Amino acid sequence: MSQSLDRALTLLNSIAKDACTLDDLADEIGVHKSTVLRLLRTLEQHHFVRREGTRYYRLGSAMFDLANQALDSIDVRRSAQPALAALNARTGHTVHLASYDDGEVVYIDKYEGRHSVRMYSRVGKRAPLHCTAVGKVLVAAMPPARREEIARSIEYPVLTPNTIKTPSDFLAELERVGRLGYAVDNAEHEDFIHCIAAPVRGADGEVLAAASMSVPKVLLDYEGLLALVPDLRAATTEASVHSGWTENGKGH
Amino acid sequence: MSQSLDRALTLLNSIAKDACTLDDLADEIGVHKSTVLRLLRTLEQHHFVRREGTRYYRLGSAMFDLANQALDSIDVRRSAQPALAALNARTGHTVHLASYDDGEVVYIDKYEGRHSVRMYSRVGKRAPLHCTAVGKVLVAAMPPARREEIARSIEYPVLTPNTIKTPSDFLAELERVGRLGYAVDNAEHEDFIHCIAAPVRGADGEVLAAASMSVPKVLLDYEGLLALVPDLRAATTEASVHSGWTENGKGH
DNA sequence: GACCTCGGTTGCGTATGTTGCAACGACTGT
DNA sequence: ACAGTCGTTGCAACATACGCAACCGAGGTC
Repeated sequence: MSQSLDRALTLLNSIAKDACTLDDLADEIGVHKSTVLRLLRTLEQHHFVRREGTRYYRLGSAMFDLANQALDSIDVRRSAQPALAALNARTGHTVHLASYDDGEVVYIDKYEGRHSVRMYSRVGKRAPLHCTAVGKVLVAAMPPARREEIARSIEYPVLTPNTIKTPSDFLAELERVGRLGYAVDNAEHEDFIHCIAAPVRGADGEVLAAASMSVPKVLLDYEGLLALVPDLRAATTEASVHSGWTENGKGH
Repeated sequence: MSQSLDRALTLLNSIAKDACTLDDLADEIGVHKSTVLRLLRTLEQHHFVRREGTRYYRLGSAMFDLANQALDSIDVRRSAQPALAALNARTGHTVHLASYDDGEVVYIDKYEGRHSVRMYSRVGKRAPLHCTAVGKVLVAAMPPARREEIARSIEYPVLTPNTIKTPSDFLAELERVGRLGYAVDNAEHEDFIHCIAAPVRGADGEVLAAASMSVPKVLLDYEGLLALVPDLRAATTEASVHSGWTENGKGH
């Protein structure tokens, strides 16, 4: 809609990939370098971009500031924190908190596991719905009509041999997740990792977010993973309580 | 330089303050609401902004993503982490890591203290140079000419009775800091808190950042604060070593 | 149920802001 | 000294983003 803004935002992504020279950036977004220069200057004034010497650009501090401000304003993140941190400390596995946004999953918090296998995820990163445990939980919590709409509209990129490939399979899986109250990602997203996820609920029983635990397959087989479900659910229940949820139906 | 971009970035700040209505935002940056709408749409496409229902706007996930990507790329943050986390755990006081940017201090990491008094600081937030211990350390590390240039060019807002008010006082203080190897903020920034800070150095002995410890005055008097200096310096030395610094002059 | 207000959305013509170009200057390495 | 990068500036042409005013749609009030 707004050309220069559009270009500037694209620019930020290019800069994030690696600190670049002016012409590289110009090439990447397909405009003249003088245009890039002007955009960068404006971004710099607002501290969205920082120049490192001449010849290098990096993301600036306004980014951190706004982002942290925004993260602080996500209430579930704060209210779920103690329970998830404890879960992470107790099990040593990587714990994620995620929410639904525009046909994808967004990670809003992450507690790094103790084992050396690091996952390719990060707070703010997005992931598909159909191949993540958190995605399944979040969509399963929606009314049937919306589920189907989403199942129909999203893409089904095949990331591993186990990835769900069709809307109908996805819907069937969602039904199962809704029934069980938790979801499994059996190496459907990353080859060597499987996950379990469960919902975090708010005062009216609505699902605010999903929390997951990710475990490398070499560390724990499928049985072992499922054995962690009660542990995870204890944590999500605690997180739900901190978010205003009450056991027996509607709160208040 | 670029009007629409400039407006859009200002807009982000307004949104960060609190999720607003269209007209509020329009008023705030002084343009027609249809203009705001178009900017918001572009920001939304890039996930910089999220709509909550209709009628509410919040910062979006692209922000978190880019910010975390950027934070990860700040090497000193990562390499200083273990030492600072340990310092924080050992003493229970709030620990900050900060660097110099454009006439101000920018916090690039924070370890929350255990006592209930919370500081008004956040990763990404900026603070003045003349009334923070980290600011003094960072400027003191610069060559004399640059020190004076900075001392001359910055403002000296008076935030507490103890705040340094003039360039010459600031320069004298910097000289002292350079000599001692650490800096003190004796309630010059916030009335009830005093801090000590020391530099974190890289392979060539250059100062990469400054680490500080902040303590409420009710918890520890001035003497008690100074008694923590060795502890802080042990941590910054450890952080420096992890950043490539070697005891005897030039590294490698 | 009609009226009103408030917030969001759209189409349009215009002027303004943004763009690409080409030339310049600073710096590097050969 | 020269060629090669890379960043920076002024200018003229044009596309773009702007403000306006009118149109919806939802909630609230009488």
